[in-house]
Amino acid sequence: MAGKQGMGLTTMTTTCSSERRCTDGGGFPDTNNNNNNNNNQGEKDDLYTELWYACAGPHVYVPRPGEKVFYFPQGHMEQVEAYANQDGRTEMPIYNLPSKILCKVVYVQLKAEVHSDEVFAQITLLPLTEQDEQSLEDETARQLPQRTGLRSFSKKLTPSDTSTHGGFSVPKRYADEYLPPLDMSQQPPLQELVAVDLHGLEWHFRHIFRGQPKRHLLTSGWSTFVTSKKLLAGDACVFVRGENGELRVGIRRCMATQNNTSATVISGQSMQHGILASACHAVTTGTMFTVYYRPWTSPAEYIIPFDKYMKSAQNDYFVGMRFRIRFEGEESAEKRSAGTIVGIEDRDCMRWPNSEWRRLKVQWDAATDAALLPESLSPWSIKPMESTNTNNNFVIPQPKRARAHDLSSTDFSNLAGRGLLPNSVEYTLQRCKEVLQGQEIGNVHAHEPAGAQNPSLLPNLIKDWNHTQFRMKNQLYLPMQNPFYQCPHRAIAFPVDNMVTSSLINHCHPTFTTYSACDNVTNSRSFSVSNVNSSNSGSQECTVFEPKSKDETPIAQPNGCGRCMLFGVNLVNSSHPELPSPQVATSSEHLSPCSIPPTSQSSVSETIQVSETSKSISRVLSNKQCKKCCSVINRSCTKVLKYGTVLGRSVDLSRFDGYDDLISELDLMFDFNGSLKSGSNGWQVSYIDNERDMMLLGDCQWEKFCSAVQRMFICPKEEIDKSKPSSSLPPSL
Amino acid sequence: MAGKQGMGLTTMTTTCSSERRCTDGGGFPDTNNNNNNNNNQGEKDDLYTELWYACAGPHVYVPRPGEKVFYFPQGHMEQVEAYANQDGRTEMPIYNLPSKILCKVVYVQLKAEVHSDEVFAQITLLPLTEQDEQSLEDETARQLPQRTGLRSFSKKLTPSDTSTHGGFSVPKRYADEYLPPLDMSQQPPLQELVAVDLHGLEWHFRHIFRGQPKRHLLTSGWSTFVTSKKLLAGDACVFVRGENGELRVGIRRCMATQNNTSATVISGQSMQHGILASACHAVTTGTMFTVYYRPWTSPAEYIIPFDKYMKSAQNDYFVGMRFRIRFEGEESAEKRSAGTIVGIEDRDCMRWPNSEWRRLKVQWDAATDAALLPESLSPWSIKPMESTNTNNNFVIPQPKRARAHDLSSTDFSNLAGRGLLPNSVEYTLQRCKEVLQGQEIGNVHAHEPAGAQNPSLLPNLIKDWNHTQFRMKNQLYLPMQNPFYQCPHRAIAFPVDNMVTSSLINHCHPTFTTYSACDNVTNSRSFSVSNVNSSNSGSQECTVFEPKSKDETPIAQPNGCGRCMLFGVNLVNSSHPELPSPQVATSSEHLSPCSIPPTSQSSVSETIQVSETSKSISRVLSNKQCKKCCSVINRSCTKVLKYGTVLGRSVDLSRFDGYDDLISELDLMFDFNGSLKSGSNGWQVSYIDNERDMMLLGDCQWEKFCSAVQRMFICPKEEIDKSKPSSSLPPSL
DNA sequence: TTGTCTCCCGCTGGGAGACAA
DNA sequence: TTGTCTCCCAGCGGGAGACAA
Repeated sequence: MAGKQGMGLTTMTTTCSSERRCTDGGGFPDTNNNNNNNNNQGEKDDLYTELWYACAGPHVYVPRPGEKVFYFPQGHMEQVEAYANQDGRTEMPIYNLPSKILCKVVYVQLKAEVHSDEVFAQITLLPLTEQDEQSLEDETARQLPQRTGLRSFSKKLTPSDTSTHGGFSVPKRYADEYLPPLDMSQQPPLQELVAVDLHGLEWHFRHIFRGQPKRHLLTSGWSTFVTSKKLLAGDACVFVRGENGELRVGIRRCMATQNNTSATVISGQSMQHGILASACHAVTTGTMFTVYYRPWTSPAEYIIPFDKYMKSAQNDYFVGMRFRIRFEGEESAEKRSAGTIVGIEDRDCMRWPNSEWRRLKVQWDAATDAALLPESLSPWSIKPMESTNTNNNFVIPQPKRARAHDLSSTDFSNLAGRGLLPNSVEYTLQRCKEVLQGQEIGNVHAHEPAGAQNPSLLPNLIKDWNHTQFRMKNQLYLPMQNPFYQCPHRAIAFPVDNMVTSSLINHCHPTFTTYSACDNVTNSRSFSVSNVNSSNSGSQECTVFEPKSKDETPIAQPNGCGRCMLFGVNLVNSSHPELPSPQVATSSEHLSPCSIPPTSQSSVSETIQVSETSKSISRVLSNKQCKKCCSVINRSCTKVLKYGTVLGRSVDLSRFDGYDDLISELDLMFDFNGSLKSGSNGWQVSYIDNERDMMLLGDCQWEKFCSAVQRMFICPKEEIDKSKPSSSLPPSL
Repeated sequence: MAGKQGMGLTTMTTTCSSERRCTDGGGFPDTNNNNNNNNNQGEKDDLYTELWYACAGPHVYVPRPGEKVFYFPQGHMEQVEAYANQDGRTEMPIYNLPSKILCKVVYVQLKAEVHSDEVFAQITLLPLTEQDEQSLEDETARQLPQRTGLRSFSKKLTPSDTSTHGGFSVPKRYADEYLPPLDMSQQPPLQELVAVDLHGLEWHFRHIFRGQPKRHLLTSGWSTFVTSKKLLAGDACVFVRGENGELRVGIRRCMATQNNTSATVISGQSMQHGILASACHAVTTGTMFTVYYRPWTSPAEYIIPFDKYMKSAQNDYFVGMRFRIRFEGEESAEKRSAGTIVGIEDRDCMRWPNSEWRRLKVQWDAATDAALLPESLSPWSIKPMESTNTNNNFVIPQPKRARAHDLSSTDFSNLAGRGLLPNSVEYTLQRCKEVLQGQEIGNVHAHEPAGAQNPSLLPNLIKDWNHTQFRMKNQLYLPMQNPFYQCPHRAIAFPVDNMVTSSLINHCHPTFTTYSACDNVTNSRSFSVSNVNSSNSGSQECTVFEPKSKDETPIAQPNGCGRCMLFGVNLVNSSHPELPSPQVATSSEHLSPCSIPPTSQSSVSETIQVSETSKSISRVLSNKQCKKCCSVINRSCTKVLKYGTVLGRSVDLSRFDGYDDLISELDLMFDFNGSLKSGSNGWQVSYIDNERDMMLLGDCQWEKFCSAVQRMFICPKEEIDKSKPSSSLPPSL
């Protein structure tokens, strides 16, 4: 039943797929198929998964547990809107949630609606924190289980199949191949088939081979099935057969079931609140949240694999660009529709500034049935046409860049289909490594990235962001940012709490080092945040926001639409958004655990300057965010609590020069008479940082501490040791 | 339809109700009954409303637009839980939402589920601000429209009625009275009936009078109806006939439809988030929010008319108290179940401290089917039994108090049924006035309220709140607060934002003037908060919380479960919770638009002063509330409690220039004679901030302090040090 | 090979009065 | 007065081969 399928265009035909994508159904044990009707509890085995995907339709991708994905709350909202009660629309608050949230997929359950059989996936996501990063890489890169021996066929039901007179005509080749063989000695040959659906319900069919000429028919039991499932001509029936002959049956509807099937429980507005608040809560507390995912519901693929996103981000998307899109129903036929990008703009610049979600306005070719197709698409849901792909960089083609880009982008875009099949993941991984090698040669040895080699390409509008904004809107070619920039810039731009910011940023840093080393001063500003971690100077405490020098101009970033952002790229900070090599490095890095060593000494100082910029931005932001919702913390006034004392104090960290200064003051404040300062009394100062970890004061750099500290505690050493470790991940509030 | 009905016990019988409660269906125009199937759009006329209520069942009360109600988010959550997807339960955040929110009903739409016909009400609520107060009173008190000529009957379907053989047997008296008359000249007499359901669908029935002996039957069309509505024996069918002969048909199910009918759209946790965030958003921004209300769903009457709540609050609820409850299905039979209160405790002391929602643990009498009855109830959903009602005051019966209490409480409790029928409202109004008169005589002339006459009754445990807490938990008689106290006291106890607080408070003060003028000093201690307006001293900064005497014992109030609260009464602050006269005054004031003239000259000025004060409060609030979204709003009226003094004060921080200014004022307020200002006496001012931490005053910036402070304490340094440290680790963010 | 049609006929269930509670 | 039962029989629809695309 696959709600609205694909992009609205449904051309389901009789199909057969012996090989299917492999996705963990959520870790349910392989239980017996008892005839229970308990809404998807239990019995989720391989066959179940097979059937689920068969019902979901081709090209449906559901992320696997352990996978790293981007969650787009905006898309989630759009999907839910279709189901939500259209009660009086009121203004939604702005939740200060980023338009995309990097998450780890914790749990996936493939389910089906009890009353409509519509399949959906219950996905539990955990917003990513830095700690999870490493382990996550492993999980993502793990080999996918191979699945063999599963067979399925689906047939689009004819009017005769669904009429009250007679049964279901089984195409001969499917009967021969996928149904248990009949005893042909019988006259006529017949048998009873028992097939189990997604709810575990058993359906009995009489399978008979009769008529003149002979044909395979399902007779008794079939009409019951049709009636119960409310099947109409045009719907598809799916049979899956396991190794042991076990049979499963499912359906896939031609038309979406009317969605107002759902009981009216909470208002549409409350649903929207619920989605945003859930995500917000999860992000700020580092806890999991659950979504119900129907990726085939028109343009609602709001959970995008990290890799797929990154690959899509390697392409430039510009007005006038030609693209193709694959539709539901294409299997071998490979039907495609093509169109042109006619605009690039925020769908909701108030709530989701710079969101890439359906940012591309498109015009479909005359041949396509434009009425059924969405008018706007997300970058990752289209495939740039080959013809434009080699030429999609900037106005002036640059041979060297073009070459590099071909390596990094073109090849990958071919892989970035809707279904991220295991094979393609493997292939991608391999390709990434290859390309990475090439890049290292091409760039590291040149000691200069592409942007630096072509200073003329740097948009001179960088200096005035207001101006930039205006100019960019009128430009013909709007380059898509590459992942190298996009992630950190976006992170900075988010007026969200620090945890999110840092976690988002952290995903990008490991490999930036290599390339930032080549940046000159002009570039160092552009790459401000991305280059954060290129401070490889040996000071290892350095983290995302760590500043080291103070001579860089801080950039105040206005909030909302006024920001000079494009595709998540801060146009102010980023000079030249296309830089071929780091793109590859970035995505490959996330697929492979190997890290790239820094190459040049000179780059260090530049990087540091940039870090300072980003730090100041983040500080400004954190000041602002405390006035807003959901995670209010005021940084300039930091609380200090003393063990055994109910009364807390507050300090303004900006007034202190460093740790010593602070501790002296605390000593005074809490009447330690110098014993805290000297450490003679066994008391120590610890603090909770923005990731909820309790840390000992004094380890990392002062500035970093200032930006991360949430509150401080003065406590005897032994008391701290006694207490339970401050919950690793996730600290459930 | 009518999900779980009543308290789970369903004894629907053949009933007839010619007079029905009158409720505005939401202002829909009376349109024609075109046969449209558009989910409750249009055609909501009187007949529709009539039918809706008939389907909802007896005793279902849905508030009217303009009405003042308390919304209990906790109850809303419980109701939704029944519908929510039971996906992985995770910790819900604490939203800092009060357990009850005073709202104005803006809009009511009576609807029915498309697929199940379950009726529900879509109610749009507007959290109340002070400005709305006055106009609201008028709306509430407006006369309800009389409705005549509407007729309905319902019949519980027999197995024969729902069997495939034969039709529906119409009881003779109903056929004679409610169906169009048959032409008896025909052989047999028959006609076609057309009845429209809540969705606007037409149902055709052949009405025939035949058989031996003759009877009225619905034949053709009936089985279609039964099949379509999935009716079972035991369900009820409802027919409503309008003046013009127009016929409506509806159903009311015996058993609740399985609730998992609803499509899986968002997770249960997101729903909970949605509810809380919606309410929170509405409260903080002063905007409306919408709920779907099913008051018959077991104990989910989470929208309680203000008057009903207030009446219920007039009763004392104590362990051991006997009560009755009315059930769904009782009409003339007046079946009741009785039980005993066996405990009084918070259902969720973390999230909803001091919430009255289902606070009463009950034990049902042996005769009742306890398995179907809830184990805990809200105070307003029970009726104290008469026998205990006259004796429900305190441990030691006091003749005079008892008499007064009978006047104020007993009579009203009789009126506080589940359905707040117009008639009873009128009656209540009248009674209020009568009682009020009596009270004025009884108290004003005595110049001493009951409490003053029995100083021994003042709990001596006031002095130590820790001790108090312990004592109260073990007390047999736990008096329920009366509305006179309840409102402001509750407000004090809530760690909620001020808007709610002030709106709650404001309901109480207008008439207090009259009586507070008569209080002597002893009483002013007991009535500290209630007596706000009796501050005749002339110092006009006084607000709602203005104290009068300063010789009282202190109270430090810890937050959360540890607070010394009972039924929303701060047991520390309120000494003696029963005071007959003001109760009456309070509720009567809210029922009648006429105000009670002040009895003394001094009270007039007091009243004026107060309203000015409250005006300024609300103005400040509306300015500030936009700064935050989810929770805490700056306090413009911040409480100050002094150790050793039961009587709190309040200050408007916006009037002060800074810490010095504030401390000077506090010094004055609490008669420190400069010693607080100078710090010479070892007392210091601390405060609870919006993170529930107790902090020393003066550390952080004044503005920051103003925006974070929840309440202040003046306390000797050593006392503070003695107390338990506040939040340990991990800190709740 | 398979979609549709028509024919056959069993059984469901609508509709009637009988009968009894 | 009305709930249940049984009887009657119309017609729905399951199941078959015929026929044609």
